[in-house]
Amino acid sequence: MATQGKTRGRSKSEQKRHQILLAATRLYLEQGIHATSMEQIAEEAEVSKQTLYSHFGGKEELFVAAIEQKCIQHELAPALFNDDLPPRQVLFDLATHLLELLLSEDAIKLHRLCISGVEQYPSICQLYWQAGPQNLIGLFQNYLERKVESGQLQINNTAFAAQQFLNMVKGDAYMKAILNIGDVPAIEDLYAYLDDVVDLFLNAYESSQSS
Amino acid sequence: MATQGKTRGRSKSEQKRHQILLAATRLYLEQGIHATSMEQIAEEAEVSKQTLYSHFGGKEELFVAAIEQKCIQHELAPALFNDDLPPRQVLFDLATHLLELLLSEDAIKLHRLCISGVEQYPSICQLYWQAGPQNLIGLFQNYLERKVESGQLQINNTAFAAQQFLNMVKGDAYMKAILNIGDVPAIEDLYAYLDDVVDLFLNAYESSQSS
DNA sequence: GTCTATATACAGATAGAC
DNA sequence: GTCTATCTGTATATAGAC
Repeated sequence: MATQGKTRGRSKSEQKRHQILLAATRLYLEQGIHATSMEQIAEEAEVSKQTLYSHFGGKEELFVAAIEQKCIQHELAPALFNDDLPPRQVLFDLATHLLELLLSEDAIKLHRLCISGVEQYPSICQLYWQAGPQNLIGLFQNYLERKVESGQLQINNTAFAAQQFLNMVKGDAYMKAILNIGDVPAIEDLYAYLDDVVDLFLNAYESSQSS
Repeated sequence: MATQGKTRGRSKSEQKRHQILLAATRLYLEQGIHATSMEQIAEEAEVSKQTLYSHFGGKEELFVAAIEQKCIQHELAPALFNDDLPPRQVLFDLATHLLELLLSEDAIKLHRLCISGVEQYPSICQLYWQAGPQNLIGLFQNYLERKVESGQLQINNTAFAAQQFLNMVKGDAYMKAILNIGDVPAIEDLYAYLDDVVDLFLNAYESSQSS
């Protein structure tokens, strides 16, 4: 009783709050902001509409909370911490992991949703950018700088190089997926493409040595 | 000469249709689909709401008509038809023209709008892709193939090369603009960046000649 | 064809009982 | 805190007069 509501282990209120966030995230990602009503979220979460309002105050706050939670849950680039592997393999691992992530249903719908809300909810775009692209560029740039120091790569402008590699990985497949043009290709079908990307990058930046 | 020739009695209807399309396009681009009501469009176009319905049937049709009209009105790459200039200059002209277009308010808002409507109005994304990116890639690939034939460039996979150059030009500036992150940079501030892009591209694909 | 006025539906948000 | 029932605004779409 002295422990503010958590006398029974987990409070029912927290449980419902979690259900709401889960349902809201799923519906917003699936249908967009305006096509999803508070009533529908309440049904999906199996709570009443009033409970939504007592927990989150209104539709805007609920939307922002749902998207924020979704923005920070992906691991971006585990490959970048294998400093023992040769750069070619690290780059290829990074490329495949990243493209797979980018082409996933969830990531595509999150991207669309953030863009749809850019006018009304600018904060979610900020968060999305920081947690996603900006974070990744930083990690990758750090990696490149380590490889320059160790003499494995020769790069004048690591920020530029990092940006270009990541843009090439995305290629056109990403925008086609965002615009829902054609089928989303399986990652295996993109291996040859990513191989060419790594080649192009290393041709430009690998320390000179005959292949 | 006479004016537009469309201001006579029978074409007053056409005149109003034009006003409606113009107003709708402007408001949709500015505010998005759901934030723009038929009543607002009617006011902006200085016609009654009923006239909207008699011309276009409903909100969906009006929206699609407005966006379609907007998709096909930009000239993408005039630089690509100067076959006499050296590739370096053509590439740089293409890059600056393209980036300037991409970073314009209109293009950014159109992009956002198409993505916002991808679920409900898939046809506008198709149209946007064909009129924009796909069209441009085709034109650029043709250019590259002419330069390969004339021996000025050495490219195995021109589709890949074209795609990569265009992606590099867009860089991160485009997505930052779409997400409304920071200020949209002036094109002049991006010249140095685009110079590096052209360098990287030509280093990879220029016919070998000692410098 | 064009306008004014209205019907219909549904969304977000709130009031009050338990 | 949670639920049922309700209020209020607004949007799409239509009916009917000129």
